[in-house]
Amino acid sequence: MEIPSKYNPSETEEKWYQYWLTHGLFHSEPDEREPYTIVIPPPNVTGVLHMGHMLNNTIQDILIRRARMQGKNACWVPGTDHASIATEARVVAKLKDEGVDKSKLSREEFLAHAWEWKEKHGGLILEQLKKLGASCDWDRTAFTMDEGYSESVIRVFVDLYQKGLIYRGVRMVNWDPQAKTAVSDEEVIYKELNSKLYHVRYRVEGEDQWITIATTRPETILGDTAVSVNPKDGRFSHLHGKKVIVPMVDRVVPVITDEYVDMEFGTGALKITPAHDINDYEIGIRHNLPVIDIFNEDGTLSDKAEVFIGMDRFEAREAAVKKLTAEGNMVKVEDYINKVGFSERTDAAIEPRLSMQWFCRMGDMSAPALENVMNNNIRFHPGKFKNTYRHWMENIKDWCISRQLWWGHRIPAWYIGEGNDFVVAVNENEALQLAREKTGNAGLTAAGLRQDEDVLDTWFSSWLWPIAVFDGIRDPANSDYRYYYPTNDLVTAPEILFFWVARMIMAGYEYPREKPFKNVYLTGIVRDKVGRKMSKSLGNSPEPLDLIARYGADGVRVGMLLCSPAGGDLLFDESLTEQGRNFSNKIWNAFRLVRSWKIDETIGQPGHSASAIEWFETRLNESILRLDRLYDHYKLSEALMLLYKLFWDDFSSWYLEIIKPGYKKPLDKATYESTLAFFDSLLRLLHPITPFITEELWQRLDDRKEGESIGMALMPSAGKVKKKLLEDFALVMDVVSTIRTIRTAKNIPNKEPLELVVRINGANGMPSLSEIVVKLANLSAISETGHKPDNAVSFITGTTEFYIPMGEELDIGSEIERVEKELEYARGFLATVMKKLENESFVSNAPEKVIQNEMAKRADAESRIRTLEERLKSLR
RNA sequence: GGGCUGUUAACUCAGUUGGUUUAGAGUGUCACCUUGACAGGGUGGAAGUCACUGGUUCGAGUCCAGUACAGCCCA
Repeated sequence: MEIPSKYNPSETEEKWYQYWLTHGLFHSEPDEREPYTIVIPPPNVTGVLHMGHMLNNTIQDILIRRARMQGKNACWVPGTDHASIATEARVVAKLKDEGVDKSKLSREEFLAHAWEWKEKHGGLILEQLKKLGASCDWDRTAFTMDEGYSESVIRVFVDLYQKGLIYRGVRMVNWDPQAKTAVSDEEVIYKELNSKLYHVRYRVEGEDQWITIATTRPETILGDTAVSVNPKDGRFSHLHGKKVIVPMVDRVVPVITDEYVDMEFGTGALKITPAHDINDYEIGIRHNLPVIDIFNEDGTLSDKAEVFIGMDRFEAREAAVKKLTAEGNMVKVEDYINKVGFSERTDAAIEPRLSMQWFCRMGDMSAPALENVMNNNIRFHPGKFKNTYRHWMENIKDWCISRQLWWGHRIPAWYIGEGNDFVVAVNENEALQLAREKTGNAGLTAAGLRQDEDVLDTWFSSWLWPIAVFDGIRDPANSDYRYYYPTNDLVTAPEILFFWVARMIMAGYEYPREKPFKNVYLTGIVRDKVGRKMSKSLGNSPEPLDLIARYGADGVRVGMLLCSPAGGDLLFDESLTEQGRNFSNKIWNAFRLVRSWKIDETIGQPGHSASAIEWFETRLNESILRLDRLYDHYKLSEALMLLYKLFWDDFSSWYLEIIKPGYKKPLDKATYESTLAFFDSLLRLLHPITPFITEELWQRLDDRKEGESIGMALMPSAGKVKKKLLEDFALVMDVVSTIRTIRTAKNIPNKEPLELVVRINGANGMPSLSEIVVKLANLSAISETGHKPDNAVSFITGTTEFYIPMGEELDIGSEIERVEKELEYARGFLATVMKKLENESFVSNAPEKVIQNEMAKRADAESRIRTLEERLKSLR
């Protein structure tokens, strides 16, 4: 059967993925083998595959496939995250398009819509991962709002509450007025904005003097309850103890003194709005100031503001500026650059807002989580992230875990009657029991309880991911959990080191009292060629599925890996995927070549083939050892490069070229069989990185039984490495390359055979692999001589001198030039060696080994120089 | 403002506890080749003040300090 000269990935990928699924090759059940587990960082149900997922999941798939081929019981658990804010926003928007307002729906009705949306779109991203070749155990697909998972989340909440680690409190939170919910500190993105600094004067009560403050938010003047100055600031000492009148609302507020006030900033006088600024809030507490919250939850002004009621906060700012100006209280407006927080989810400007929220205490939980990372019980790759992690863990603040949303895990707290008294329980029945006990009212019914309206932060469920996917919260004794936990590797982005990784570690030490994973591999951010983060909104990201269609999943996987040092950002360019595709094509064509040979069992094995087999075997062994080390250190792009060169250079350019029979000539059987065995090993080594083409060729390499797969074959293990053989072969490569260079320089076609003369010089002689040189350099003969032949081009490899007789054609002038150039280099090199050896302190201080080495370098260089000098003399 | 990284060829990166040939790879680039696996190919070149300035050392891309620039995290 004719094999096409170009590899067509789309034809094979679909076929093999189906084959793998049909035969259940990715499914894992506990058994006696060593487990190897990865839990996927669950993508949002709202998500579609982007380049970050491609990278992240390629890496996970490489790790899991390799583990499977090492005979481990590999289990990669896939799943998705319910993503409260993002999903709710998506569903609200969809309903709005359909003319339905969320506020007109009951909680139950809204959730029905949300679930419908989730069922329809939520699995999309997992389907896309299959195109990439991801070998997840799909039977174990999890979702953070599955019934059992939800129950785990609720139980953890109740447990932490009972331990006193969850509490309710009024706090200044980051309020997202668009999503109408609090978001955590980590979900706020600070951006630099060109804004204005307004200088506004407040009249001192009962006097004809004024104090001027500076603010970027004049609308918040409506909520002012004091003006503060630094007690050391002499400019204002005459105002201490006086009262001033807040413009626009004519509220009388005190002038207070507080060290917090920066005398250098603005006018040195600070307006205090405890409800709308975290620092003001703290000053307010110190000075017992009233709190006036002038905003509604959607960012419009409330009746507390007295003016501009119902107006949006940004319109109110303009209105305030106008009014202040009209009333003559606007002293000055300057341009000012400040940083403003925006919601990561909705991009709305964050409004600091006081509200009643649920918090999780972090202090005690962070201690073991920090310790076990610092002592490498959990390893970060690359290790530099330990510093960042430590810095965060040492300055950790309590975690605001409530969100004013419906989509998510509803907080299991029930308020009794109309008051603020509450009980926390895993369900309504238990809550009722508790409430009866608490109130002493045995007649209390469920109707007398109201469950908290809010849901939990999404991370409060995903921090349980490695535990809850194995049902380890509800049933810690179950066999899956005991077998698969702790997991081995977590592959994720540094962006969510705190959101997610740190919290999973805390949950691990709080519940099973054991780390959730042994290694954390942090990938870089995928950026475009000019360094911008790739995003759909910027439009600088290629469509992943489109890339797969054009370059093949294997090509894309190679492309991703080529530019991904661990932890470093990667500058992705489509040319890398092209390189990946070319690599697939190279493998494909090497296979075509091997398959094209006719085998003749009657012919013997040529010496050069026998030598090549011996060499490649040892080269393969050496590569396997190096590969293991690279994988152990999570240097995946280097592992790829090693395999790339092993296949392309060593196997294709050297090995296959040596054993290749002449045109239309057959190959001997022994060489053929060794070659097939090498091919098989190479395919297995490559399989974790390029699963599809390796399966395709492995299946073609031999008759395989139905259900057999390269993915279940064992990785080749390293045999003995013959170092001397590798050295000898390196010399052969050098000789062959030099002869090729000479051919190019002298314009001698490859077809024209040359003669090679080796100068016998003591122990030096042609290495044992001369037959290979004859074949690759197309020599008519190799002969040995004790003297220099005439009319010959010469070169030195190692310390051996070689000649190629040129007959009449030798161009003496260019030959002299060439030798002189080499001589110059050799002398320069000798000089650097001598500089060391002539340095007395070097000789007396350096270790013996280093000195020996320098001496050997000197001897080599001197011998080369002598040879070159002689050569030059004979040419002249 | 605080903290953490990084700066090696045109580009993307390696460079193990300081010493293995006056620094390596892949890509790109240049020249030549190419009916015989693969032009998505082959062969061979060129290309670097290891950001800068000092210091430690017999010896520094590697260790230390400072400077510049870039990036990330936190406020």
